[in-house]
Amino acid sequence: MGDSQSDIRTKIIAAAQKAIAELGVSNTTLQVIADGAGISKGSLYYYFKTKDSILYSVVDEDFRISRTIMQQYRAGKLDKRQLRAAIIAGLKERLEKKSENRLHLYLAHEAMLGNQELMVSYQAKYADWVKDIAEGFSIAFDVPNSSWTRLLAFFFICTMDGWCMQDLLEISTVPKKDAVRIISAIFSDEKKAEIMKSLMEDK
Amino acid sequence: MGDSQSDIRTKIIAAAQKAIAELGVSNTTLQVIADGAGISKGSLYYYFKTKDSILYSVVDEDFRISRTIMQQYRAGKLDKRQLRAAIIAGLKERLEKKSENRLHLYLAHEAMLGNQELMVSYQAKYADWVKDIAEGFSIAFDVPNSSWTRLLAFFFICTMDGWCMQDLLEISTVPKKDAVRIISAIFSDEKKAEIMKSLMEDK
DNA sequence: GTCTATAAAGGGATAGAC
DNA sequence: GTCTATCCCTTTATAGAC
Repeated sequence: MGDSQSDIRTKIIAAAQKAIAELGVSNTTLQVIADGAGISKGSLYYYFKTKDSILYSVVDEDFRISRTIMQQYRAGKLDKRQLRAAIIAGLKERLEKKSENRLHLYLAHEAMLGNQELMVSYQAKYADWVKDIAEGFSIAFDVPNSSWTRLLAFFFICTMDGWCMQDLLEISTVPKKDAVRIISAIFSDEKKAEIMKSLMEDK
Repeated sequence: MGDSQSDIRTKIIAAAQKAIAELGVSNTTLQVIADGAGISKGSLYYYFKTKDSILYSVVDEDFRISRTIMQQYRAGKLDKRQLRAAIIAGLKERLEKKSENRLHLYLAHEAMLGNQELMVSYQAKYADWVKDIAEGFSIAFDVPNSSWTRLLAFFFICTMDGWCMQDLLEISTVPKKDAVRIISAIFSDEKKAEIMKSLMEDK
């Protein structure tokens, strides 16, 4: 395993990630991070120049880890039918990862507050997502990958982000199971898939 | 007009609202609020006991003001056709009100961070929204108001929240106009409305 | 009622001993 | 490399003059 140098860096980033997911960016102090990493506040400055540089490392790590379903598909690990199932499974999985959703929203919040560097990172990330998901829809619904699949992908992402938000606010106006079932149906039920197809093909 | 007592209270709340929409909750200091209201920091404490009590007043005011389209419909000010048009117009309008969307997201963020009182407010607010929008869909698409219209309303709200988020992050992976056009089509185009209807009616 | 002055606490960042 | 001590700044909140 790597030298202890980068080992501690990793610990710091992990501690920061955990703290941000729990407390938000602005409530995550250097003291909290240091405690979480098991070192002193002063030692943090041996590994990172500023608090912001820790934040950026957390974002980089967060983006690096996320492996998309489409990457698996392109790697030939999934056929078309498995892809459709994987989309639904991926959706369910994401809703369950509360801590990751928190982190995502809190970092996005920080970007919205005027952090240009973060904002640019997110713009690139969302562009990737739309591209990937549009490709997935094109295959799953057997329609050409056009501006329509991109639009559907955009709405899909919006829905997921808003859903996560309500989930974190512990809003349960509708049963989560029912909502998942609808999405499931659209992707796995042939009849509903046909309807979606007609919505997309129809000018 | 009311006495100057509540007049200044109103000024403080307005200043706080503006500051929060621009800077977020945690960057909105008492100094910023006092400056915005044209009084001194010390005077704030004559009107509000704590910083949090100002925050709660901002939320109350924010929720009090929002008039829904359905309230107009119920008051007999809109017929069914106007309602459908009003839904689209309302959607466009909301996307344009960046400052209000900021405020909404920033306050929601504050609630997520563990502010129970705020969270309960939001839960009630979202429950109202789902109820209203489901009723609107039931009328607009001419289907019974059931758990399906509630689910559609839920997804609609999720989409709008996620859309607003991307808007504030200045993410433009798809042209905003195209996205609005799709929603428009679903509500105003008879053929697409039929498709939506079949999606909802079909078990 | 409104202000200024100030207390009390906590944040990021640095210096320097070890 | 890691720590403690400390600096400097900002924040909320209070005290007390006017």
